[in-house]
Amino acid sequence: MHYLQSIPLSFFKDYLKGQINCESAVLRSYGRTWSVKSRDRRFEDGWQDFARDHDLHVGDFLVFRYGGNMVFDVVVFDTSACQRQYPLLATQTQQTAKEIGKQHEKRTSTSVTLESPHFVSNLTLESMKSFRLNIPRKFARSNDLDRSCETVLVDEQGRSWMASIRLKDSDGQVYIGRGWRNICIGNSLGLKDCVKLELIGNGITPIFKLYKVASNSDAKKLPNCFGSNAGCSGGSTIILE
DNA sequence: GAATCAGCCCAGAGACTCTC
DNA sequence: GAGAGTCTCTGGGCTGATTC
Repeated sequence: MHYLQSIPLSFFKDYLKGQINCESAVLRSYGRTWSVKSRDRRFEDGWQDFARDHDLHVGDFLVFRYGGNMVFDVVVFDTSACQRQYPLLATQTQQTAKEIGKQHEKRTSTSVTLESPHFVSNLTLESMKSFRLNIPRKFARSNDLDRSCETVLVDEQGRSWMASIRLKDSDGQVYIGRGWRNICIGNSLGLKDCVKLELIGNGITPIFKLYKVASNSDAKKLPNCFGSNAGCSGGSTIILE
């Protein structure tokens, strides 16, 4: 494995302007911290420790959330786009054994018996014209998505897309706004195409897996709905604010 | 009747282009 | 390079149709 991790230029320009000369950064994960050296928009010395401790492999998907002062909260997803759990790391923190047990129980039940929440939506003329995708309100409420926030969508090719979830104060409608345009273009989505969005991560930044489940004539047979299902794929690196 | 959703419309911010 | 004008994108208010 090549023990370097580069920081996207756009993020570097937008968020780290005043800290170009900082040579150290802190990565936080599961209550533990790793000190890494940063040079030329890359994490270098120390990154290998982080990668080793998290057993990172090619195709793994990392979300970096910038907390200021060169501190990044990191969440790791595997090649199936499911969030990785690190019980051993957790035990090294101040988490109680009880909390860990609950976490393990949740992880086990999620991967084996429970299915990920999802909804299916037909792309209407309006959604194509204004490039937004409505999220069913019941789905939004039941998954704590009835709020304005940033989100990440991972498509079937494993590409990741930033988008924003907006809550209309006027009527409570929730939709995916900014960023949906690029997703439509990048995935060749068109009028009457049908997509399934599976919620695979529901933290401060929700993460969806995007499936194109039908197109054109087939789409009419599929009403907008939501429920649960399993299965996903993909992997890349994202850096968030 | 209330809740939900799709559609229409408008305003503001930022990006882009053109001219000087 | 700076400034002005135009265009594009995005967010949000409002309304009507549909569903529960």
